[in-house]
Amino acid sequence: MEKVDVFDLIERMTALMRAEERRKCTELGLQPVHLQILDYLSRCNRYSDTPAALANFLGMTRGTVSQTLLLLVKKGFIKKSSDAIDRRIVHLALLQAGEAILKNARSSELFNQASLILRENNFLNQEEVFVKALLALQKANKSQSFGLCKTCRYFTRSSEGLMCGLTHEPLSQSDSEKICQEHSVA
Amino acid sequence: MEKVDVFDLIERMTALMRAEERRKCTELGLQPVHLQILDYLSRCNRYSDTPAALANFLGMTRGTVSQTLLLLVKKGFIKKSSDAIDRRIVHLALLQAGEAILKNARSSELFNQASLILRENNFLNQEEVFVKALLALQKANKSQSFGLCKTCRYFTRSSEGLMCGLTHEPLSQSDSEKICQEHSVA
DNA sequence: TAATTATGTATCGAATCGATATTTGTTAAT
DNA sequence: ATTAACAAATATCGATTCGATACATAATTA
Repeated sequence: MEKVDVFDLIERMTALMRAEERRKCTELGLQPVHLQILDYLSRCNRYSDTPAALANFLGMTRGTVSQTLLLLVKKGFIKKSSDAIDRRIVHLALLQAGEAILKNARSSELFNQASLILRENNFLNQEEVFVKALLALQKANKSQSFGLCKTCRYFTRSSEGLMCGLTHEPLSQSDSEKICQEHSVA
Repeated sequence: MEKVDVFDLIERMTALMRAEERRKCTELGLQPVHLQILDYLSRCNRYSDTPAALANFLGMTRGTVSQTLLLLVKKGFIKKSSDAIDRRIVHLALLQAGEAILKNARSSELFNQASLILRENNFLNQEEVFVKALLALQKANKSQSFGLCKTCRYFTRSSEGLMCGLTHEPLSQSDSEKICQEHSVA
């Protein structure tokens, strides 16, 4: 078994997701944080739908969150209402427009496709599950997969060593373990 | 087997990691993108260390990336050098200061600890591996875990239904499947 | 009343996009 | 060969928006 750090793989998936998210946000004219907030509000319970909780969740300052919330209110994505008992507390809730945006942004197909791909398999050890999940994400991501060189379809091993089938250049062991922009999943 | 979407779990892990990253960046006086760039440069091969590849990887415009790179150069984290053959192309490389920052930022203990926790276990099905990985992350994250209500140590099932052991309030099925800021891992 | 908690506000530097410009490379035609 | 035309990689500029800091306000608690 090769030594693979599971959380290293998760980091790689995260990077793919971040890029996807940024692209989607640019389309919609939003910031990644905005989607993250809408997503959080759609998933959190009644003890956790406050600005302070959001700030903790996002790792941002309260002031910043406060401003971002103003924007989202102005855009009609969320609404505020003050707590009946403790009137310092503000409860946040998604409005229809917010849910619509979120739904639009979520169904990027990326995950749906990746899920399908992943479901087709059955594996034994932990690492492999994550490896396959990452591959599934890369495969579902039409644009570019940015995978490890040695997992690329053009990567070849011969008696003379490692080689890139695109550039026909020899590769070192270290080369083959790095991220390549030309990476292509079989 | 409960129906769990693996990529849903990955999204949740991503959220935890993002928050961690943001906090770390605020400490270091950097933006998340800066760390992402340094990280990418530490992992990419010689075909992929260009501004354009970075822009694709990050899902940002070339203009933005260009400016961010200027900043990182000014701070002494990276250097540029033009390609010997095609002089339109710029190659980016980490400098010592950049590697130092990266190393500092990476060793947040979060992953190391989570890895340890995860390694203690052995599981059978796919979903469970991801569930455990998420739990490991939440456990390693000292601040707040933001987990699902029903995975919280204070969550209880009795003959009268579901209940939160902190607030002593009854919970609906839907409540128990939402994120809670008070979530605490056993 | 003092201390604490939850949130809002004002300011200012910094990051972002989008468009345009610059440099280098490639192609095709003369 | 030479030149022109197009394409590719990156840089620059201006308008806009974001986000952190520091301070202010209001409600709650001890």
